[in-house]
Amino acid sequence: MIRMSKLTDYGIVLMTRLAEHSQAGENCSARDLARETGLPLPVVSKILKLLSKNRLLKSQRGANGGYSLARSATDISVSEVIGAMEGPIAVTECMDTPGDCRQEPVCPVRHNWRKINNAISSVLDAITVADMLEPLPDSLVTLTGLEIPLDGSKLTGGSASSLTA
Amino acid sequence: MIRMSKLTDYGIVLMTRLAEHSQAGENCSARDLARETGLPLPVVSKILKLLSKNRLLKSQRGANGGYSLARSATDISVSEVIGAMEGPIAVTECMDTPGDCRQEPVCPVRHNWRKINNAISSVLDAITVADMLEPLPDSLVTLTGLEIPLDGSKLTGGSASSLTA
DNA sequence: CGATACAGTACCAATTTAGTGCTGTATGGC
DNA sequence: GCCATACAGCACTAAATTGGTACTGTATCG
Repeated sequence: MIRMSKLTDYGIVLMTRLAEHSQAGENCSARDLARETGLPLPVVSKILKLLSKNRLLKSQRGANGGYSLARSATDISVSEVIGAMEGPIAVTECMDTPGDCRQEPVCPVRHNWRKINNAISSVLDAITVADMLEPLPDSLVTLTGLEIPLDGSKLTGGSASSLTA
Repeated sequence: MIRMSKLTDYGIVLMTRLAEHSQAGENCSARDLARETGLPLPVVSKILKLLSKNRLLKSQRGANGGYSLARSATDISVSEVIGAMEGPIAVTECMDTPGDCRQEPVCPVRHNWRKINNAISSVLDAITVADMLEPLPDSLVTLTGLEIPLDGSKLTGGSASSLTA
């Protein structure tokens, strides 16, 4: 399903909450965020520590301590948050662990996966935490250099019937 | 890492191999494909059964039987193959299992994930199995309706520094 | 009628993921 | 100084997923 992990999903949510609070100058504790989101405190804590270690959050210890964004929300991409939570975006295993797949040298599709991977990365790179706070445009991408299929025959699932997202 | 499963990856490879053979009119057995790809036969078998059950492959039993594409390779999208292997593309859990996340009604980012999800789907929808056999264009997508970040500061990982893939 | 090859299902082991617990250390207020 | 607060860093467990196997059944060709 090309899924990100639940924790990463939470991570994005927490980042957006922090973006709201940070612009008011407040820093808020793991406890606050846990209460706000309804997620268990240990989980929130774990995520915030991770984001902090990867320099996306600033942390302040002690009484009245807490977390706040390390940079402006308009300057932190969704891609970075995902990267901090689970490593660089890699749709196939050979993207971030090359050499593991025995047939890599003769694999007919690997180079194309790299391009697809980069296309997805570029979308996630361009969307910032701040963007997530308000509705994104309906149409995020236009395809280039591909023949767009003429008939709708293969558009089975819930996927886009036009190129609008 | 927004990863698809290994089996799905194999599935795409097998589909492209079958595309090559199908255009020559041959149908080939699981054993043949296992030998060609170096993957264990039971694995190849399992994948082909799945793709067959989902009507992407035609199967022929008996001596000289085997598999072939159910449709032209130019008419089967990568998105469909992924869908057959692991269900519809869903970057977050709430995309294909709504109602599971307790805070769905108030989730500030869910609608945006849907748009991102659709953007990714549309890319994978437009790329066919036939496309995977030859190099894709370097630039697969252009972003629309988003402000492209001006500084390269946040482009840390291996991700695209321009919009080319 | 027998060898070939797919269909279906059940199963197992290894990894990954989600979530918890505990110990340590910095900070601020009384 | 002392204590409560709150982050840092591990180590750990349990559940779910994944990758891979085995076995039985059925269709088809020669």
